[in-house]
Amino acid sequence: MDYKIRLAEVLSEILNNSTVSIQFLTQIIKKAKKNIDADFAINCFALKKNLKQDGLEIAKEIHKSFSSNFLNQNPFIQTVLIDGPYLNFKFNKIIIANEVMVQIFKDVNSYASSNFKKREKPERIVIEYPAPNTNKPLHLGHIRYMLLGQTLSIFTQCAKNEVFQVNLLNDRGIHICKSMWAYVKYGENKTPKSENQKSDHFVGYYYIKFAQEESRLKKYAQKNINFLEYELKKSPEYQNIDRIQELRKTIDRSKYGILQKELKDMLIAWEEEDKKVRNLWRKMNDWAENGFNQTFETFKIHHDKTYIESNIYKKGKKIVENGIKKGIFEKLDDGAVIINFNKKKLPKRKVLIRKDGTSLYITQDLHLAYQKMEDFNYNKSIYVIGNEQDMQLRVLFEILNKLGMKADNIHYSYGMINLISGKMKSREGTVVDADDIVEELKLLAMGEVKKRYSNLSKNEMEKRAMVIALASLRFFIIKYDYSRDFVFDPKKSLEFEGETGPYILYSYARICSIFKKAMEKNIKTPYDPIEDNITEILKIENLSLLENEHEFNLIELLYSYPDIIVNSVKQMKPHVLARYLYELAQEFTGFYHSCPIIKENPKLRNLRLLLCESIRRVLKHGLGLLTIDVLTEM
RNA sequence: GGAUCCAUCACCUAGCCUGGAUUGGGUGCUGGACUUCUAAUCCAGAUGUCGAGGGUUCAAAUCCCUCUGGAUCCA
Repeated sequence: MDYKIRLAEVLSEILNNSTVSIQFLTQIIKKAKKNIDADFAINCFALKKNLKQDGLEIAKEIHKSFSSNFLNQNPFIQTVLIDGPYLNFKFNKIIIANEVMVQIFKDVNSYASSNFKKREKPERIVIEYPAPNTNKPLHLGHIRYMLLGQTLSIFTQCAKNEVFQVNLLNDRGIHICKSMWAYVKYGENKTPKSENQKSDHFVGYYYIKFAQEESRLKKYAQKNINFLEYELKKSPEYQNIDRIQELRKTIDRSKYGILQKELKDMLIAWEEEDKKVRNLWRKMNDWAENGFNQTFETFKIHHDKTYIESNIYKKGKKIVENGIKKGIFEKLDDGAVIINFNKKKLPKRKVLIRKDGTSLYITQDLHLAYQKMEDFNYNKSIYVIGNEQDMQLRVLFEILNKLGMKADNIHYSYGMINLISGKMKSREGTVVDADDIVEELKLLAMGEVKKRYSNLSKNEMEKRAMVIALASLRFFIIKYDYSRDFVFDPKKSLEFEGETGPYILYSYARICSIFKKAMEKNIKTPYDPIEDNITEILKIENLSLLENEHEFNLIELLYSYPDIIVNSVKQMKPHVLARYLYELAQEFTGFYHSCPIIKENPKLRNLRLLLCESIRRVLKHGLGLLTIDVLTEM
């Protein structure tokens, strides 16, 4: 089925040279450029070193070997053309069309994963995402985070590995106290219900409230803060200690200082398990979590397990003690525990336990890694985390490595989403809220649906609008390389035209529409479900009716699907699949415009219907991997 | 002070790992196509010394070095 390999075999036979392996040939056989009328090509200069001959000469010789006799023996090769050092191979689309479509009709699923090499034991892979803080609702950054994590999970399954999706709720710490503080001050016992607000948004409201209050009070203390910073920046011998203390006291006495003190006290009360504080904390965290779960539901995200920071944040100490015993970590005289590195790309040292005995994030992360191991016995762990944390994870992985953990750790380091105004900051209100953007897109989609189908029930309209909105958002996020930062411009990003999810859905709906029209005209849809019909249609003499450029391109695209899947999945690059699906939809639309189907004679009509159905199945399958739903009408 | 990542048409982006033929899409712009399977569409046109300089190579957007500019992290 893999014609590239078969071509490599043929070439190897021709060359009959031990220094040129089939594997090497497969590597240098490249897809021909779009503007060249061929499927695959090799540049014979690539063989120069092995054959110790000029590239142009090699090309001529190989070309000569493709006598008509030889081509007859290998009917899948239609033509071999020479162009300087290039040999351009054109495959017989009819043979390919037959094989490809038969397989797609048999089972798209197994067709899609047909190019994976078989492994004996599936891997066990843990994927962690999106680890939100419980003091504010999810935003666009989390959406990227969620969609990448989710898609990776599906990809993992597609490659026949076992996946375990886990989440981590960051539910403690000073930042969590912020929304609590504001609720105590302004909450007046209001609840999400009483305010008719989504519960995580309700919590987020108080987080912003705090930030506003803080920045307002900070203004009054700013002068003194500036002085203090100036004084601290001086080198030690010039610092005026009395002045520093005086400034600190002044700041502490200001309203800003009092606020900071109250916040700290709250955290201490939390640590000491003060009932009042803990109750409030539990209440607000539940609100946040419930809200998250609703958003997860919208995006169809399910976790196998959710770890809670407040349950584990103290637990890393055992690991640290073990590390000290093994001599991997070092306990300093002041009580702090550190690890020293002497590797490039790593800091010189990292503190694991502060001198006051409190642990840091890294301590907790170490524990979590072992906890996951206990829970899932994984051999690979993927951390879907933004690229701003590259260093932290490098450190974490190095420590795990030194501790002797036998598993692959992968930082799936995705890029940040920024706004035109700069970074998204919840506390300044410059965020694109996850729920809001879905709502906004839905509204836009609703308008479009109404324009076309004004007599639909409201329920149906909303259903369609939601599918379109989510397709648009998902495709928009996934079509970019995950590692790149990008700027989100709401005006430009929320389009349904061009390189978008709705474009693909539209092509899909058009295929469905063709079938619908065919049924209305009592034309039997040939593929359903009698397979005998298919083989009849796919007979060579019928297939030779294919002659349009679009048809050939489509067959080629369908043929390359398993390859795309392997590339996309193995490299963990969902955008490769996303762009392929767009290309397929685009090619289909070109075909749609230039080739009529229903009014064609039955033989060609059936063939084209079959082609359409193949495209439809692949589109649906591919979109499914990206968790994008389809519509039969839009 | 130390480290990592990035730079491609007016704008966004793919290609870079694994070097190969005039870089591929999209938006926007100009013009054209709805009595024919849905115009959320299609067709045509203009726009690129792939940040700058050097090196490796028969061949560099792609690999290496330097510089400039931007993002991030650590101290």
